[in-house]
Amino acid sequence: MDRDQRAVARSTIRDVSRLAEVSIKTVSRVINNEKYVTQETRARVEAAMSRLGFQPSFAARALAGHRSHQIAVICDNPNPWYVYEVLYGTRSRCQRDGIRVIAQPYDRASPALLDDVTSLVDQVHPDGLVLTPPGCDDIRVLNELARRKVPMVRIQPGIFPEMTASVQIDNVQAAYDMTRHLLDLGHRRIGFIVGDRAYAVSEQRLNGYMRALGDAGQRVEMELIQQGTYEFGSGAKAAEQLLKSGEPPTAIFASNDEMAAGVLSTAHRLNISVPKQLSVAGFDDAAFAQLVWPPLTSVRQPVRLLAEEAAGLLLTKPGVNQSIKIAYELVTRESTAKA
Amino acid sequence: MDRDQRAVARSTIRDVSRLAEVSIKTVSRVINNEKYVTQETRARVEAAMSRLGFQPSFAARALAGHRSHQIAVICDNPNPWYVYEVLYGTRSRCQRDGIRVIAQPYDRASPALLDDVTSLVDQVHPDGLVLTPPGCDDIRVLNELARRKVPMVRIQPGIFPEMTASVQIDNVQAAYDMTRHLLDLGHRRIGFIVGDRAYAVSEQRLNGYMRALGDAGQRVEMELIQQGTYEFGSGAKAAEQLLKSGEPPTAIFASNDEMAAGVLSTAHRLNISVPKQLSVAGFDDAAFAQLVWPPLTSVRQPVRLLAEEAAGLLLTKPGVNQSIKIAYELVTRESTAKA
DNA sequence: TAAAATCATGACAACGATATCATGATTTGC
DNA sequence: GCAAATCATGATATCGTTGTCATGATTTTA
Repeated sequence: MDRDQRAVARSTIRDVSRLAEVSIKTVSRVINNEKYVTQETRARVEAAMSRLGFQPSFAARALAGHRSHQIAVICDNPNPWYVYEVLYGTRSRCQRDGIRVIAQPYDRASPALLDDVTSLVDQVHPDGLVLTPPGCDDIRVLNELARRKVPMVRIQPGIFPEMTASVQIDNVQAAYDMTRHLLDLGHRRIGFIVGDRAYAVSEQRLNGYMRALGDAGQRVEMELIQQGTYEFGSGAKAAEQLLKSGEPPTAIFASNDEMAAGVLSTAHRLNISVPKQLSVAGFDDAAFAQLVWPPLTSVRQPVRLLAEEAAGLLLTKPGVNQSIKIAYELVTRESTAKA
Repeated sequence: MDRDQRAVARSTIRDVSRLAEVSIKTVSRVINNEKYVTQETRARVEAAMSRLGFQPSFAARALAGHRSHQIAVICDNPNPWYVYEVLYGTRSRCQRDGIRVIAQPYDRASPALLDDVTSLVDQVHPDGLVLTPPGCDDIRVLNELARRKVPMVRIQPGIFPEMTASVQIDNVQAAYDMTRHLLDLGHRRIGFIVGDRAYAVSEQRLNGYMRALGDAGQRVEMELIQQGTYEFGSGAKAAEQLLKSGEPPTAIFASNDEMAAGVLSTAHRLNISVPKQLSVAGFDDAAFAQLVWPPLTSVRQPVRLLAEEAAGLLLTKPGVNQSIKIAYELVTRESTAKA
């Protein structure tokens, strides 16, 4: 409470070294947790640091060393929940190591993406990059970054899986499981709404759906498959197509929760009761999956965990192109029921 | 496209100065758009910069100058949409000026908030800070930041409005208008769900509700006012209290959209038709207000714009404690109708 | 037209850390 | 018991910019 009111000028490593009566290099060793410092010296330096309220300057460390102690998250995803989870996950893992997170939000498919990402890298020299779809599948971006040799981890990459480290869930299997779930409930005509083809996961989820039908000895009927954009409106429209057709499905599986919400709204509008007359399933288990009526059955994609693991790879094994698979979870709620 | 493949080592201001045959100081002048550089010299330097693909190092600029060219957004709000909008708004305004955005996500009410914010400021020395509720009303944080003389702008501050620059909407008037809207539709018993009292806007919205009733010559009945937490579940529970009481309301106004969604779910569960038997209104107009059924009538809080203005203040008038008021908008959708 | 003001540029120190290399003390290996 | 390895520390150069101040050229002012 009675902190020094004049303490506006911050203290530097030199002040610490004077107070602790050691060289600045030794202080630097303590800051960076290097070995070759005796217990006693370390304690003296730490005492001096905390007495002075010393905080090392990121700018100076970045300039002198070869690390910036910052990692950047390139997020061009239109889904607020997704971006939020990626950010919190990354940050939570980085906090332990004293690494800062730079968020670089983009409008998806902005033509400036390439230039922005490269200038970010050239200006800030981040220690690593976390990339999310759809930007993580932009080959020009990947090439430029590879040329600069920045360690990067992609979340749910769609192309060239070996090109970088990555963290992902098995989208094919997840969609397979959800379809299987609907089949087990007795549904035979199951509609499917495909997501935006710019995202690699869209194909994967479609594949899972088709395989599950195949394994169950069912024919894949093309009129049961509608193209969407991952947006609410596209889900509503697709549902209308499906439900107004001659032989409407008794269940609809949308490739994400927003489109599933669209399906729900169409059902309401057409006075079709969910889940009595129609089962609806989504994908992602975004926060709002529980806010709609009825609460959505969905596949929980643990985005925060994916981001934490991505950051972990960046911090512990920079440059190693390892791939981690994370478990998903099928969450059944009230939007699906027996046929 | 035939970029130099060996260009792994980045070029520095010195390389540019050699190529353009000027001093490094002159290059620096061009980078920073200072005057006292002839058109001709400037052109030569710019040509050299682009030929070399030169990007100034943030670390070196921050170390040598008194600006870091970075601003930090302190976001400890639990609402993904809100954080997303703040981030995009801030970034979009900063991009023009070549300023980077550091996102510092926190768990709300984390005890580490104070230490984290101060160490961020001491380590990174951001040119400014954007603060959002509820963190922006933490007096310890405000004091520490003021002591460090960091320019800051608060979005929707609740306490000490004169202490920093700020950007906000008129929450009292907005809630007043929404209540008025419900009154105009013929509703006489209007329930209200208060938000978490840790947020200053909660009181303001309650005030608006009460004033509108008062101005309409109505008594404020305490049993029509329920306490919520801004979370979905609290809205659902509050709605149950209201609807199962002896004399249930014909309309419910929730202090945010999540709680309004909770009201909708309770209505569905109790088989009360919205808006026929019950009108429901929310606040924020978050993205998912349109994803629920029926789509929510709400007050559009232009968060992205608020953030853009906040960043604008930081960049154009750092240190000036100006306060900007932004217009809100009442958005009527299908969740409200005549009594 | 001389003095003052403004313009255009450059030399060099400084910012606050880390990297390299040197040095002497202590421990280890045979 | 002596060379070699390891440990603990420090002196000093360095990272790539901006800030300060100096200098001469050009324009404005009285």
